[in-house]
Amino acid sequence: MSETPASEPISSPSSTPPTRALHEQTVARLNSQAALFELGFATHPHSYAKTHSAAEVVTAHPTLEPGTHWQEQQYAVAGRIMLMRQMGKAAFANLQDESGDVQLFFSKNTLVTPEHFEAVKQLDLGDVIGVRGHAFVTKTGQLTLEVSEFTPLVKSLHPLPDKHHGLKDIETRSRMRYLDLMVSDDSRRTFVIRSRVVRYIRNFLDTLGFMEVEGPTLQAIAGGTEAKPFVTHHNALSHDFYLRIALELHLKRLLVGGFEKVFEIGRVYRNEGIDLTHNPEFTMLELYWAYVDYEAIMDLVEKLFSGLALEIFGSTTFEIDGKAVDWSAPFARVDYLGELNAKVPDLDFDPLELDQLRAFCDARYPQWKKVPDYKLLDKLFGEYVEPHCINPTFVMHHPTVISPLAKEHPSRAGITERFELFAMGFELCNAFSELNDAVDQRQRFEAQAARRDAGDDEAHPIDEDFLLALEYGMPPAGGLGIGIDRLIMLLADKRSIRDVLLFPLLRPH
RNA sequence: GGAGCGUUAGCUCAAUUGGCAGAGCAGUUGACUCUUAAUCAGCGGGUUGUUGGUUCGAUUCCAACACGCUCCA
Repeated sequence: MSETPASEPISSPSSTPPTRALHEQTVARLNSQAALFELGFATHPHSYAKTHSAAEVVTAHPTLEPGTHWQEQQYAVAGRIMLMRQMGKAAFANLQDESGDVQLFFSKNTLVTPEHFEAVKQLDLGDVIGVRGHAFVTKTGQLTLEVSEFTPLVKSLHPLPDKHHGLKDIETRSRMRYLDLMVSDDSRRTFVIRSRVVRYIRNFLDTLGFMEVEGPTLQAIAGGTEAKPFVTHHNALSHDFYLRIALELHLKRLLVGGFEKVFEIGRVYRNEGIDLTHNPEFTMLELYWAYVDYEAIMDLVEKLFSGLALEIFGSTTFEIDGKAVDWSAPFARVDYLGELNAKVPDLDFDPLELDQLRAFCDARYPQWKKVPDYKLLDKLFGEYVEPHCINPTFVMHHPTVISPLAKEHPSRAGITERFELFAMGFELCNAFSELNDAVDQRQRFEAQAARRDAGDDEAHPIDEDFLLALEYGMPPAGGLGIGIDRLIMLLADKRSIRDVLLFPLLRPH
């Protein structure tokens, strides 16, 4: 079937004079759009019946004997022109679609009409076109689509970033993500990995019988962790609401309700600064599993992460940032205080006394004078242990003082049934046997509320609604939280969270 | 909040002891029927982030501000 250039209903190119000054290169492109219209090509066709992807065309013909033609197999491919090499009566172009690239060959002899050949000269880098033709191998052995006819689908009114250097400025890459995706294979790869990781996790949990749910993002009290929330206002209820900072408290209500395996993958919002590893909105996975403790969660995490490595890298051992990482189970398991005592010079505390710790740190780390007592452990841990966990390592049994929502260890005072997984010096997840003693929970909330009254605006008021649910009895349960963005950073080998978020928060222009 | 670095053409980057602002890509005109970041010849394109100051002269020096990046708190 042959399409004549004018077969689509033709809409005339816009003749409305623009109100703002147009860049020289935009004018040139509007002119070439008008020239295409004069040649009989519609400016914005409604669809294009593509039959194959660029990658399918290339992989369908493994023979690379120069001069080979496959006339019998016709392809219709659509995508964006990324490179173009015109020479008199012939031209080569690289057409890019979601699957990859295919080289196109246009020539005066092989195009169906003289209008088509004239139209080739009006194609610009960045234009989206549909092409029909057959595959052949060039003199230099490259599989190429010989175009017999083509359809301009939409003109790019702006020039593409430099075809060799691409787009380097991280702000522009984030702000104009579509350009970044157009010109950067690496960026496309990152977001494909992101999608595969999330899909893998969903499938994995589905297979284990977990139910995916959705909690509210607008909450009367933002709880579940300590962070400053965003505030918004609901007009009809005439009440301020907070954007959620964690998924936890509503998922636990579902355990009270009788669901036994629930998880949510969703956005949480924290009103805090932006840096290499923080964006005000990011994605968390939280999971709660009734009638098990943290040991079962640890087994689940081990299976999940070694399976993920296999899924993404095809192996449980792979290299990140030049370092070989081994994701085969079982992961190393170390005790929080034991590891701290082993790694921090001169430290030897067990059980832990905050007073002792304060004195220890004041003597050695005067720059931490203003750090609250209960955060000193985290400081030491972040300094001496975390960066050295290259292979995945479970750090277990955190002190109660830094684990307000975890259940205490049955035989070790001041220690909780909790673990974190570290790899590549990164925290990947946090899990524990969940506190389900409503009285204890109330006391911990009251302590937090007291800190809030004392001026700590990361502490939250008592969530009576949640406490009431807990008082009806939440079965013993293990819970898990995973920061999806950081996981993607690790798997895609990206240093900045902005590189794994399609649209990170930016100051409005 | 503090410190350091940065902001030059659509993109990637030069340059100036303070003296006409430069290249490659992209654009445009022309040549070219097997190119690969095509090539060759010609031509356009700049409020050097903003506002002040010093100076005969500022894109360069100074100050403030804006925005960005990095590190620290």
